[in-house]
Amino acid sequence: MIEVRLPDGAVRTFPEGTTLREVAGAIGSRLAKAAVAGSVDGRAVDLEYRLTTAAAVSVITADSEAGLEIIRHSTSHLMAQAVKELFPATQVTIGPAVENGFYYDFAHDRPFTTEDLGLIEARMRELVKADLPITRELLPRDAAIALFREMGEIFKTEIIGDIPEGEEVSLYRQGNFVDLCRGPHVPSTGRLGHFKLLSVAGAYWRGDSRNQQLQRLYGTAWADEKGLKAYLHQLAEAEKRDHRRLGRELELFSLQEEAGGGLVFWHPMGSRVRHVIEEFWKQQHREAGYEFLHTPHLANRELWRTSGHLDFYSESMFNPLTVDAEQYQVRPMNCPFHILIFRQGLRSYRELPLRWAELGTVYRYEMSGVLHGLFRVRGFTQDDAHIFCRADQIEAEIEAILELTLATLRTFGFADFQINLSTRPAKSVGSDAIWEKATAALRQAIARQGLDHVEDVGGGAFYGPKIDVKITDAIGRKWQCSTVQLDFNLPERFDISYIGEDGQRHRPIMIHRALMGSLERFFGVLIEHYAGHFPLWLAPVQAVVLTITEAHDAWAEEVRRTLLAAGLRVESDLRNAKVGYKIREHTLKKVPYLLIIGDRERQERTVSLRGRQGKDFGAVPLAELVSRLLTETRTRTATQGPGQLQEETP
RNA sequence: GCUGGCGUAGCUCAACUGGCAGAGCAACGGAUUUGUAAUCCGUAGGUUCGGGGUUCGAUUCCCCGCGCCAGCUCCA
Repeated sequence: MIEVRLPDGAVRTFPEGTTLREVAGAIGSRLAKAAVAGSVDGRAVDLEYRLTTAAAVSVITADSEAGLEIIRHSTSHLMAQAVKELFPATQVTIGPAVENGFYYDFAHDRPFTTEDLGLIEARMRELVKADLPITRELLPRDAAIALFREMGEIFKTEIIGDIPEGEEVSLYRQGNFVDLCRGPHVPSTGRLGHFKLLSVAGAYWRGDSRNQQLQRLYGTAWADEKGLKAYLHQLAEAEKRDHRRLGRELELFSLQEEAGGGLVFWHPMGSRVRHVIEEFWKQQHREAGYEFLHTPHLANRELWRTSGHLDFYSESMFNPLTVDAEQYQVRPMNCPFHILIFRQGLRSYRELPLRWAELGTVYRYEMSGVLHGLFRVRGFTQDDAHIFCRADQIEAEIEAILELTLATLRTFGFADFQINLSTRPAKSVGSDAIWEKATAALRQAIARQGLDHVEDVGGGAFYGPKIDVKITDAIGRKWQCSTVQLDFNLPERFDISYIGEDGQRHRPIMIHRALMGSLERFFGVLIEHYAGHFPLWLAPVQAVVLTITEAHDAWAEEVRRTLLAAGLRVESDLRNAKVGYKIREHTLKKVPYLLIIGDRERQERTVSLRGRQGKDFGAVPLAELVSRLLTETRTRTATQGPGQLQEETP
């Protein structure tokens, strides 16, 4: 008999050779039914795994993260089986689980079509119905190589070739399909079924563009129909929120073929939003003790040699221009310019910290294939700042930056934060002492803000540790916008210094930081986060006054002028059209408030207030309306979210 | 940059295997003076992404280029 320790601490004894399936069954029949795999001493294994020694055992169920991953992995194998049955000449390569689903890379003589996807999916469903057992077997490495070579699977043969000689490899069989795999897998194909194939894409063997291009099939898989439905719904929701679509519909911005890829045109409505964002940003930075800079978009290329960008960043830089006899460079970053300003004159320790901010537009060469709406562009504006400080000021500065960052992000409606701290990589500049001190300061600052963080050990840049903040949007997607980065390198390269208390020259520490990152990208995130329903303080048009007939024009004009004078972004719609028509039009433009004026309102000097979700706030006197809209604007509260997007197209 | 898909009116999309390039919405003109998500009638709108080729004839087939989309790659 062997002792088995369960997750709740209980210890039970079973005969040697008991399978995990039997353990699960002994605990409860419900658990046995939900089980997809198990874990023995922390290692994921199949349900058929036989216990030979005492161990800590837990059962992995379909509804857990680990269980889902196994289901996705097994579904990927199911897809490979279907593909092999339909297209026997296809060779299999690898097929892992990924976030929300799985993929499998095939070597196929032609690209798969959407029709193929349908066929494959149908075959997969047949295989699920057949409920084929999925069995594991061990084979010596060389025997496995021989087996796959005989099957003509050269990619698999190559993979096994990388496994050290003399080791055993595991194979999984389901029906006639056999695949090299570490596992674990669900016990039979009948355990799968809540999946959908999504797309075909090219991918390179081993991710190397010099290698053969493979056909990658993507799919999603879930523990139950509810999970699948919810995910497909989220995909549809994301499409409805697509900032490229909303950007055109709401006349916010455009990208133009004539001008070139990745270059953003902010239209009047988008520019209004940007203006509000920038004003907010400036106010916050003024209050936080920042000064503002404006620096050129172009400079002598030598500067970029000094900064080191030419050595390690030139692939992302546009080609230089020749100006007179000199080479000039469009800037991909703002930092060298801020350093040049720092270097003007002698700096005293009394001046530090210096906090210098700039909404600096930079240009980076991105490969044409990666450009994507506002999310990936070639010209964008960073809400950049550089802080020059003494080593003993690092912690306080980082803490202040984090506080400012979180306050900013919260104002834009983001509540979930994931903080990553990246520490010293193998190759780096700067002394051990400064790295240790700086990293400890970053950790401390995060803790002081009452935040948890994840450490990416060795993930920092060579010039200093960094903190990244990821936000979660309204439909659960994560975005990294904010970054705080210590730099021990640039001050060195530009040889900047300040005079310390001791009268000696000292090297300042430089902190790079951006809260929104790129204004363009952040705007894109905001559009999708709010699904175009900007809160009142951001909305390009905050209210539209609309009349029933032209008899109401005079009062409508007075209302409009009053709101305009109060600083609100208001427009009027005096067109000779039915109210229903006007309401529909402005609702589709997602205007937060509609102010409807007819005989009654004119008589009583009120407006009938309607929210963009269709909510009727009744008649509101003009003075009350002004204070109400101003309060909502000033407090930057977000009322009237997107709600059910379907309602917009009744 | 690479692979694949796509490119028709401002937008969404039609046009059987090559045979007169169309609809709805939007725009514009007129009528309608209207109470909480679409009033009616009319007008105009096109180098079918660009260039070349095959053909009696190309939106359709072929080649080259550009752009977009998905993915890969890249990401200080």
